[in-house]
Amino acid sequence: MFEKVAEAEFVRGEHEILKFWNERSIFPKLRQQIAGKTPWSFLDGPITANNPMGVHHAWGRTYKDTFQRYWAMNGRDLRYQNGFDCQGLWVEVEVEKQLGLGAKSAVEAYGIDKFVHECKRRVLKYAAIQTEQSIRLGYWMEWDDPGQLRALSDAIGTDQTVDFTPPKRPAEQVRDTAESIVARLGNPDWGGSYFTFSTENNETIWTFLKKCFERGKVYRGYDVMPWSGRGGSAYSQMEVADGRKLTVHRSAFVRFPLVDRENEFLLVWTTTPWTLTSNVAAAVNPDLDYVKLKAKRDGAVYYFAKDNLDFQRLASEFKDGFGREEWAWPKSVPKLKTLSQIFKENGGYDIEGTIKGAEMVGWKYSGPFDDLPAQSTPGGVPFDARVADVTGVGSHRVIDGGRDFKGNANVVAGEGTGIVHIAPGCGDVDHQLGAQAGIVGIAPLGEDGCFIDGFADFTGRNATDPATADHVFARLKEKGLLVNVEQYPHIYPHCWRTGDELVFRLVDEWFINMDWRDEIMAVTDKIRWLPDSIQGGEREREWLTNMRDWMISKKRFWGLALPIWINPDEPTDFEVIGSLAELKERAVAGWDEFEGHTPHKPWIDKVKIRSSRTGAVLTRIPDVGNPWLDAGIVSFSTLGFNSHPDLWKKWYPADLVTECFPGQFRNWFYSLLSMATMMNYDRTEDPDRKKPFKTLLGHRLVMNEAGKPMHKSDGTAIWFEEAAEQLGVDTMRWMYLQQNPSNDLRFGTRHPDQPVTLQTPGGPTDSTIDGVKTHLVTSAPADETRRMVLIPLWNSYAFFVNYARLDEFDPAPVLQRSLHGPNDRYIEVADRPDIDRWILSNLQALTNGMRAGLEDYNTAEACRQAAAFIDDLSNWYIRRNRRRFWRSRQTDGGADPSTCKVQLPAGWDADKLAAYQTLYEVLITLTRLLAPLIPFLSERMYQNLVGAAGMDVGWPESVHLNAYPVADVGLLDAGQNARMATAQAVVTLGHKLRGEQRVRQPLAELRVSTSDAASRDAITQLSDVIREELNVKQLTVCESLADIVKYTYKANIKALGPKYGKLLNVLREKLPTVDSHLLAPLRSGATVVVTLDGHEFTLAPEDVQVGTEQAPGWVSGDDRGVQLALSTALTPELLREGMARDFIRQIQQLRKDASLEIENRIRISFSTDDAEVKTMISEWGDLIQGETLAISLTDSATAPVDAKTVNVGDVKVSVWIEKV
RNA sequence: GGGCGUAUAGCUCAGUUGGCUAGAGCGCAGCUCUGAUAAAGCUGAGGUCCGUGGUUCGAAUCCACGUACGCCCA
Repeated sequence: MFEKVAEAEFVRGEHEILKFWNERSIFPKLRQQIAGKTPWSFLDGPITANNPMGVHHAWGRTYKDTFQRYWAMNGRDLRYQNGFDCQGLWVEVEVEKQLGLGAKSAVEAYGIDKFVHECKRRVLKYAAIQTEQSIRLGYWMEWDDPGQLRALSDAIGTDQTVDFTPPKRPAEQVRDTAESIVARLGNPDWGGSYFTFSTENNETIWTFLKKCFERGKVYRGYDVMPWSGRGGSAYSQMEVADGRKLTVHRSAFVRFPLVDRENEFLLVWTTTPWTLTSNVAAAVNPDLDYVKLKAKRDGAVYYFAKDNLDFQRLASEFKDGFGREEWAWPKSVPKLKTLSQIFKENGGYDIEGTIKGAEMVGWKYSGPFDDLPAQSTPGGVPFDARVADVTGVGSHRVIDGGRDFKGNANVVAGEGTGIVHIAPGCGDVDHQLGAQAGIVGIAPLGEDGCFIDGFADFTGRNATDPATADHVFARLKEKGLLVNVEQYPHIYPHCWRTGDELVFRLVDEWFINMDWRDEIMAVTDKIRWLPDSIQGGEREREWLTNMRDWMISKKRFWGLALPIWINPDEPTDFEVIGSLAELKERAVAGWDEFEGHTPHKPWIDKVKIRSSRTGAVLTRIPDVGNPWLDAGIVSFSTLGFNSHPDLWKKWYPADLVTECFPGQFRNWFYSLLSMATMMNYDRTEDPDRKKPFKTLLGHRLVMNEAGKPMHKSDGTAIWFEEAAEQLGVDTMRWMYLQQNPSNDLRFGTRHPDQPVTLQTPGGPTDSTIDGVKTHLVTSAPADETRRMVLIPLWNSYAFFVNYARLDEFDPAPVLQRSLHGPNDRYIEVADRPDIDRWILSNLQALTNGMRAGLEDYNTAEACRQAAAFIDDLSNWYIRRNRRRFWRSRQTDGGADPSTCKVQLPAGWDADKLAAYQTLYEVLITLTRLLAPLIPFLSERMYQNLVGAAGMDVGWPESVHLNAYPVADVGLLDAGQNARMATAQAVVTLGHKLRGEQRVRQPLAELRVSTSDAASRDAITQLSDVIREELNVKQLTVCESLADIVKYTYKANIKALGPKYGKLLNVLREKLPTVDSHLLAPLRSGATVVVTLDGHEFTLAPEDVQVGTEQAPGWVSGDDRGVQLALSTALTPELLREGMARDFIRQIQQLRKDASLEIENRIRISFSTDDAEVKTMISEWGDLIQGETLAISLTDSATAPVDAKTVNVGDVKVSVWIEKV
């Protein structure tokens, strides 16, 4: 017996289902069911275990869960391994905050070992939180027990032992120190989520780096990088982008005296005065015109780009700001002057001529700070052996600025002077130019961002301190080199952690030479990138084309220990170690101190090896690795490339990777592709065999309802549990799945001023799992999803269950039929009415559509089809067939039981049974079709619909243990679907005609005409449906409506265009004016020849569109080749029938007002003087009583006071009812 | 500065190889139904398809230029 179904209460239902899955171990049972089957390999991109999940994480995780559930239902084996990203600066930053450590030196003082332990602790803590949140999402993975992760987190850094149960071996316990267990988390024997800090992951990166080293790709280089003095670290481009601010600096025009040209100067400009100390050269564009300007005041001659003389500097920024609302031009800063203006204000000038930049190349000049010792140091600062004899002073000359890799000139006119001051120790482009030009570099800053020794009175000064700029200006003024200083606003990078201005500093870093990019591109081409519209393959190729060598080092503490051991006295003497075993073998010192620890700082740094080339003792470089190495190796490390090669072969490559794509083409996707290419280089030449995954599905970002980014800082970011417990997880999942992945998802709105208490599975709470107060979340898209999809589905289910209970419908014959074939209580589909076969045919089409959509990773299409089906089910099938379910057992309205092949339950007729069996079959199939998408709701429906009765005959105990439905092609009837679509179109058109007439009462006749034979058949076959829907007595299919409507004919341009080309315009204008009798044969399928403007046209029926115009007594219309005419004449009989319908409706309203149950019986009384009403009652009394379950219908002279006065037709009648 | 993409109803978005009067959902207005009932259905109003030019019998669609916005790279 089914449980009675009441209101949906989606969220409460989800909690119940979570409990059910847990108590009944449904997921372990699924694992058992698919173990050893053909694999479907999914590779999870590691989520940063540094914060709780927000709703933006749930999008990708919904995809991941949905596809895994789908493939599991198709009997494929899965690994179900989630991943956590654990190492890198993001974690360090949060731990620094937590410990109140401001600078790099503070971490060293605190103790690197303790700091690293804290980082591990934090990762484990958030891994536990994210695990719990993911479980709430319904995300089925081989999760570690969050309680055990917390226990490990607590015990990290202590000697105490911890008991740990590996997820794959629930019967076993591992007892060890936390550090030792944590190092092995996620290994193939234990199962559970992978953690990128695991020893296996780090060691597999060593394997990768070793291969790079073997191919000669690892090198130490110098590069000028954005640097944070307080952070003590270089920043990547990504990090810099996060910290850009509008800043006002003092910029300076400075003159460099030319050697051998008396009183002549190069005019240069800079926004970073401190870099002038390290000036080495000046760059021009050889193709540009330079002006020779003579200042009247002192006769000095200046060279600079001609176009710059009158260039309106930052003119558009002065007006419109710098591209963001908060980046308006600062009010305190005056508009910038042109160079012309500056010279005019200083006594005026004359132009003495123009020369090409090319002529200037090679000119020598005196630098502005040639008195600094660093400027006279041979080989530059730091010393560069390639230019051992050169000094800064000796390098000062004009050089060609050159072009970038795209061929654009580095030096252009515009801002500045067209002569660029080059300080190869202080700027990125400068550094590259310097290397090409063979000049020295002078790098003035130490790790703390202050001038180092060798810079005289600058030494010790901080580069970004305004006093340093003052000092530069004062010194330049003394020397007579300062032309002008101004306030200059620009967008300048800042440290996103401390807010300090960044400087550009020469750093030594480790790189992978990426000159094998072609190999990676070949692999990229073998991958399917989805969705098509974002052209992922193209984006990846573009990145691979433009990227520079991969900087893999970072001067920090928490991360991969780069396995590079170097001779401190001879930097070219270094080696890369490929595994811990190799390290142990090579170790000459420190192994004992390291053993028992993970390969992290500070422990790994103790180990020394001996150079195989020189025999010198090598020390590990102090740097940690780029975190994209950690994430990029997972297609090897997590599949056991080193430890379980057989496993790796089984699961590599992944069938699918799916991730939020902005940024990842140069991050995770890039590292996956390049690492896979390198790892496989000695295995195969075939790029197809190297690829780490077959298909990539990317999706965009989650935004707020207004389409703007949500921020943690202003309280608009929605935490996962806030959305889950207020909107419902199935609702969220549907929102994600139906979204076009190439567009941002406008999710909802968090109201930071409205706190709420959430009802969670663990009880009520007013803060998130991370202690943030919970707030109201609203979402119009979520409301719409519920209203459009989930509620109609629930209502359809509730309708079925609640009537099936009353009728004691037995589901067993249907449940048995699907498992064991025909039985004598099951009506075969072929024996059911058209409309049943129609919905079942649609169901097969849906099954095919859902399969196609999910297999093509197009969930939006699957959702679209499912929603359309639910609409058809609810608003057509059930609405049309309600009466078949209500029909009382005694009333025989359907098939004759005596001719029925099946054994009917007592009091049932075959038609009613067919309806029940049809709707039941649709619903149980739908739960399985939707199970991967909305796992909670589908399980809840399945448990009630299939329930014990189903399990008794062999149905699985969970919807998720079922096979995904396969369409029964025998039930697929495209003709039936098309016929019903035609009938639906006729009904829609008829409704429109009725609506225009404002008639809500039975009408005498509907006439239909169409030249299309299939449509005619459809309308004939489904005439009952159409008549009922349109409330007409008679439906006539006619050859022609010529006697009641006037036809109009228009050219069908699509058909005629190709035939007649330019003559089409003649047809278009003249055809409607042709005598309609001449064209009439077209409507019966004949061809007609007409002559228009002297041209002869042969017209087939498909060349012409037939329309209708109104006639008296009828209303008419047409749509898609079908013409309709609806009689509007009303007879007294029709009017009385209309009155009867009114009467019934009013009684039903009274029943509802009295809160009667569906099965309650009543007595009806009424009072009226109207003769027509009395006649109507005598004609229609039986129907009225039948429809309202009334046992009597009494005309009473006097009405009680509580009688209701209602409109029956135009007449007022008093009515009252009484429950029996 | 360069590359890629987008621009369609008040909002969010479809629109296939060029084809008829350019669609959907939401919102708005009106109506209908009432034994799924705090549901449901129908109808309507609402458009310079970003602009200009071109190709074509015909352009939201193809081409060129421009404008605005987004992303990526400098």
